[in-house]
Amino acid sequence: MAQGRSGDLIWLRPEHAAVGRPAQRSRAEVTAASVAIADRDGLEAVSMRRVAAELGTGAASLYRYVETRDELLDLMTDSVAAEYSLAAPSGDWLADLVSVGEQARAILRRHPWLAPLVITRPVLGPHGLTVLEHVLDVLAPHPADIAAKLEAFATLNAITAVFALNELAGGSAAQRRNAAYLQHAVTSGEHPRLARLLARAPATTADPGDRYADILTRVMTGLLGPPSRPRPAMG
Amino acid sequence: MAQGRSGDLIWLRPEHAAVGRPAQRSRAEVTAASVAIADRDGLEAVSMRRVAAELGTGAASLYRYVETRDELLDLMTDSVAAEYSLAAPSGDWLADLVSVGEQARAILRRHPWLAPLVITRPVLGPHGLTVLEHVLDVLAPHPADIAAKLEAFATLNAITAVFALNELAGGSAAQRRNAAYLQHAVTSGEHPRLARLLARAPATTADPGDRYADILTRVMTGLLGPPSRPRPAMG
DNA sequence: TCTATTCGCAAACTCTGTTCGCGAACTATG
DNA sequence: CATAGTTCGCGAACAGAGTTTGCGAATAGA
Repeated sequence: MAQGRSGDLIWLRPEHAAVGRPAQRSRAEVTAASVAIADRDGLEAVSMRRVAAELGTGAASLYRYVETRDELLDLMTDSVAAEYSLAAPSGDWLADLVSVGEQARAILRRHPWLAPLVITRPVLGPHGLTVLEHVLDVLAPHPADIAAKLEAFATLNAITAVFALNELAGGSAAQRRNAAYLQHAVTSGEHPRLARLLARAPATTADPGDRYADILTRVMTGLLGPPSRPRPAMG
Repeated sequence: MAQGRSGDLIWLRPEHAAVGRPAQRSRAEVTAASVAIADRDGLEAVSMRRVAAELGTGAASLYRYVETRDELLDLMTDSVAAEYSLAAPSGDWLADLVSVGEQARAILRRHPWLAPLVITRPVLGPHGLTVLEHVLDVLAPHPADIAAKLEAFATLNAITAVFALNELAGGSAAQRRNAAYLQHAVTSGEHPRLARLLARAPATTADPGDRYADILTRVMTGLLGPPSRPRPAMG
């Protein structure tokens, strides 16, 4: 009963006991196997039995490394946050923030299961902490108070995740259903106003890659003010 | 086998067959029961058996009204979109957009299960279509092209949902864990830089209610330009 | 009344996360 | 080297999930 937990935080909990039979696998190994399965077959394929099979063990064995499946998902989320490559602040905080955003977008594209996870269950692990530290470092010279900076970071993450979600859902069954219903509404003649509002459909859709940086730049500027002439926090 | 589907869209699929034994319940009734359960006990409590029990029927009966559980979730999502009260555009599109956002936030607070749903599986049903039409109506005088307006609407929804998610998760176990880990990182002395960046913690945290309108206003302004002097879509 | 069709739903199937219990394996001690 | 103490691996089992099947019951139209 006296399992070695430190306040129920897996990040502080010792991986293996110092005595007794040593474990055959590491927490990182279990995490990597889970990420591999999720990358290949999606998040719902990450079942305890499947992860165990990937490792060549029994399902119940995983509970020696993790208290619950949700905890395993937390490990997965934080592990891919190690894929950031964070350079020293350049002095242009807006450009540095956009760089963070674009790296986040790249990671989210690399791991299609990530976006729903980071939105619905935000996790702060060791690697996530490194990113947070970097962002605060980048914003250090900015006069806004800490709360505003944290809000800006949260907004950056939210916009990026939703943007990636829409990109990844491109052509999915759900998205095609929505488009089909919109098409029906416009075509059927029951929504003449909507049809008029959507009349001049753009012939050329802009490249999503460029749209993202533009949107993020505008939003961050709106939140923190133009980079050259920062505004005070209170009006 | 010849079930009356119209392109797999539940919004166009006839609720009941014209012949044969009539159904005892309506699709709206099933949806309302599901929403009631979710409001009371959360989304994971919305199981087919539980919804059936709430209606006093058997679990398998629900499949006469819905093809799958996900479809039931779509019905739930669209049904609460009926709670908007959309007035005619006032002429101030920014104010009208903020009004839509605050109503969305109110709905999200009223139904704590909604936020994860609308983010991870965006659904366009009849009521959602009404909201979309309203937003396009509000933005009709704005010179931006349609794609930019749709992006602005998507961003509005994303920010609002994430904001509501954070509000609703206030004091949750997961959030307390994150705070505890951050506390540990700052206290333990292993992250002196992070500790310094977080040094001057604000003594007074602003009211989230006011923060939301402020953030949304800034973001929408950043995306669509200041309301009095709109900017062209391309630079 | 008879036929065609749909509805309601108990039962079963597969899959899920999780717990229990015990033999096996290892460390530390005497 | 033996023995005690502890942990690990994991087969088996449990509760609950979504969904399918099959059939008796109910209704509309002829």
